Amino acid sequence: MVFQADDYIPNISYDSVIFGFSGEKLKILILEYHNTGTFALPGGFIRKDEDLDRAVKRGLSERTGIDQIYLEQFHTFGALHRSNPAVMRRIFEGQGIVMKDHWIFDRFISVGYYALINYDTVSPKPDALSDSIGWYNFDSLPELMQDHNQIVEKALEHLRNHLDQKLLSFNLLPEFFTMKDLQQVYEAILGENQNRANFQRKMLGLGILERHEKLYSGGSHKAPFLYSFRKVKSDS
Amino acid sequence: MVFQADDYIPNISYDSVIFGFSGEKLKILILEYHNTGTFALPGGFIRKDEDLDRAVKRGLSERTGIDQIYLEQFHTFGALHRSNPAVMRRIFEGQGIVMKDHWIFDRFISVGYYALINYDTVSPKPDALSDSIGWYNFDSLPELMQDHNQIVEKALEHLRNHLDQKLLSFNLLPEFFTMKDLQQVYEAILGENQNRANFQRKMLGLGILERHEKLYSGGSHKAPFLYSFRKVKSDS
DNA sequence: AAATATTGTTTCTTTGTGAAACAATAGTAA
DNA sequence: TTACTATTGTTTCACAAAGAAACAATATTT
Repeated sequence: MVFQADDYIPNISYDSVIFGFSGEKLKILILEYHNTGTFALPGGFIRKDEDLDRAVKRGLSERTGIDQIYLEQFHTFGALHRSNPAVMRRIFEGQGIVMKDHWIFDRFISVGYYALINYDTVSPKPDALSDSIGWYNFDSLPELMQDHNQIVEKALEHLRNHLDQKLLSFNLLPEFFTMKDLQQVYEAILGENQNRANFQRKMLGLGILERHEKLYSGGSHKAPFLYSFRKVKSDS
Repeated sequence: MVFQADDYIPNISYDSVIFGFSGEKLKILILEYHNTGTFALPGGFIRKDEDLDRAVKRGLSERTGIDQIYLEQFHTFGALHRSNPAVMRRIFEGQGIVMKDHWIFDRFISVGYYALINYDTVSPKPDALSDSIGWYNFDSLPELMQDHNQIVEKALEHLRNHLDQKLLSFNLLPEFFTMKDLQQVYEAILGENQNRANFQRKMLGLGILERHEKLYSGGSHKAPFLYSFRKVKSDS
């Protein structure tokens, strides 16, 4: 996996913040690079002959094994010193690759994307550059390379502001879920508790939920309804 | 003004949507290129040794004569065929500059910014590449080059969604203004009428307005108060 | 001095929200 | 079987916010 200079647009990259939800906590997908102890967001480059959006989908699929996810662009990071050639160099050397000059050591302006995926049904796989990929609790992330911690902050901010509008939460849950599941997703993202009765009223009022049989058999109490999201339009 | 390849990051540009308010209508600043009848948003490139944000401020100042404005990044446009080398070529030829190969004819991914400025106190000046710069009503824009019409749409969408949060409107008004002025700005941006009494309540409730003497002497009726925005924090 | 237009405020009604209480029910323990 | 318990779905109540209309104030014109 040595990037050919002719294939990619120089100086532009993307970084992605992949959110998952464990049933209790909000989590983020983080890569660790071989032999360097460097943690990073999954990112990549754009080919000269592909759309930016497509590049992100392709790259993410290559690096994490995850396909068909809803991606949302949220900000482009262009500070002069956000890239650090020394760190990139160490990552490649950690793999035994030594390159003197390479376009990958240049300055990069990076477009940030975030996605929400179902924590339970996805099993991410690390690519050749990385020796591990894993979920980390949002509130106890390791220190990430370059400005990636800031990128995560900004992604969450954007997600919070658009949670209601876009009902992004549907990506974090299995097909069928209870009202409590949904509320826990909201609470994990917003970082604050929601009123149970009002939350239910609001969600049902949106008219986007379909109520199903009570199939859940958890504890010694009344069984909750199961819900699914009403399909409206597919996102390409 | 021939851009040197060594000075600029290739394949990345910015485009800016500069909103103004005439006292009645929402307007946007548009450039027209020499001899080509091509209309475009003010845009530019990023130097290899400057922050993205700074580059936009600098470039905008060079191309329009406008300084010290509040800029907000809203989206990055990266579709494969959004750039059109043929159009760029015509613009340069229209100026008598003929170049066979130039990095400027490459594909560009463009970062979109918008700004809000005071229509009355600003007199934009076109740069060497353009023969005119002018205000156009948002609802009757000419056809713009490449995907610039889409960029404008997206900017307005973003502005509408964030109007209340950031009180961006203060940039569109002179230092002193009436409550009616403020309401008209909101109505122009949101595209719908606001209730007079409630608008006043809401704005005063925000605690960001300072009320001054009634100095206005317009028509045959009660004089309105003048207001100004309470200064909180300056934006670098 | 009356008329008029517009502004600032108040009042009334409707709607939405937060908190608590009530009702229903699937399992558990006696 | 029957009481008990935990949790869910719904309702009620108090209060705040929002929409609409009425009322009061006032600078200018007639």
